[in-house]
Amino acid sequence: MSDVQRSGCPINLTLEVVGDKWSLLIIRDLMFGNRRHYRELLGGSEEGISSNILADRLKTLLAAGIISREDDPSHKQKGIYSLTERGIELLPILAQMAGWGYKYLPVSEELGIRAKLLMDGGPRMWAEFMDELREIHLGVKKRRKAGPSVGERLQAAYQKIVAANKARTSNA
Amino acid sequence: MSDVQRSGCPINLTLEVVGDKWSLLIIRDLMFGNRRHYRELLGGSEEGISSNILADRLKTLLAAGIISREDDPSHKQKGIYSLTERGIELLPILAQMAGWGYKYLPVSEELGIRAKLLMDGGPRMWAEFMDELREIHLGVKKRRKAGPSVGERLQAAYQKIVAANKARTSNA
DNA sequence: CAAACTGCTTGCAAAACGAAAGCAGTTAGA
DNA sequence: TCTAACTGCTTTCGTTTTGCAAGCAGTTTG
Repeated sequence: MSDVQRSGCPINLTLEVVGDKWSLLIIRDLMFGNRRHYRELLGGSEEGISSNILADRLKTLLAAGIISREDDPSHKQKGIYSLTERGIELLPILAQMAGWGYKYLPVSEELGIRAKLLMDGGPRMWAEFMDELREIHLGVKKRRKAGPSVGERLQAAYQKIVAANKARTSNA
Repeated sequence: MSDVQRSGCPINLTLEVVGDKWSLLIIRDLMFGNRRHYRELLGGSEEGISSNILADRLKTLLAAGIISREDDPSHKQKGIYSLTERGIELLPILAQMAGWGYKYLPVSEELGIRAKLLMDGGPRMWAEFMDELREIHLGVKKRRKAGPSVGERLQAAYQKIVAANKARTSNA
C-alpha cells in the first residue's frame, strides 16, 4: 500500500484505494454480512483472510475514509467498524461486480442468489439498501417502508437456498 | 495470478479475474483510449505499466475471455486486441468506479471530465456506448443515431479541457 | 482462577511486482 | 541493399507484497 499516485484518472485513483483482492471483500462483509468486529471479519467469510492482511486493509480503509472505527462499549478491547458515507457509496460498484460475476463466472448457487436479486432490483433497490446501510452504520433515521427491508430480503433468500440444499444433501 | 478459487461468491470471483491494479486500466484504455496494439497499451497511458506486467495481464484477460487477439494484416508482428462481449460488459463497473473516484478522490480536471459525463449520462448512456464498443470490437452493425457518438462526445470534451488548460498555461 | 476470547503484531518463506535490458523478427526509408 | 527504427514480447534481478503460523498483552466468562 504505497501512497504513490500514478495518475489523476478517477478509475486509477479508485483502484489505488480498493483495487486489491481483499478490500472490497471486507466491505462486502460489512455491507451484506453484518460483520462489524475484527474477529467476525477475520473468520466469517469463506475466503479466509489472514489476520495481518486484515489489519493492514482496515488501516488503509480507515485512512481512506471508507470505514470508521469506534470502541465497543460492551467490551474494552472490541472495536466496531462502520461504513462511512463514501464506503456505503461503493455499493453500486459491488453490485455491478456481483452482476458481472453472476453472469459470467462459476458462481455457487447459494452465494449467487443475492447477486441475482440485486441485479433484478436495479439501481432503485441499491438506493434503498444504501439508505438501510446509512441507518445501520451512520445512525441516520430512515422512514420505514412497508414489508421486509432489502437486507432482510437478501438474507432470507440466501437462507432459503442454504436450507433447500441442506435438505437435498441429507436426503441423498 | 494463481488459479486457486477462494469462494463461489460472485464478487470474489470477479475480483479474482480483474481485481488487481492493472487489468481494469488496460480495459479502460481499450474502451476509452482506442488502444488496440501492445505498444499503444504499453506507452499510451499516464500510469506507465511495465512490459512484463502488461504481457502477463493480456494473457490472463485472454484466458478469462475478456479480450481477444488477432493478427494485424498490416504488420506480421502486430496483434490487435479487442474486447469480447463480456469485456464490454465490464463498462458499468468502470463507470461506477469512475463516478466514485470523481466524487471522492483528487481527480485531475482533464481526466475527470469523462467520468462526469458518464455519471450524468447514466445507464442509458452506458448502454449506448456499449453498443458502439460492440461495433468497434465485435464488428456488430449498429443503427446510427443522429449526432456524435458517445465515444466522440467523451473525446471532444476531454480535448476541449486539454486545449483550454494549454492556453491558460501558455498565457501565464 | 483458569480458560477462552479480544484485536492485532511478528517472523519468515513464497509469490508477485516492476524497472531495465535484451531479442528475434519485420518494416520503412535512403 | 543496407540500416535504423519498430514489432510484441521475454529475461534478469532486486524490491515489495502476500500469507501462514505463532504469539502477545489485556479482558471477559464460568
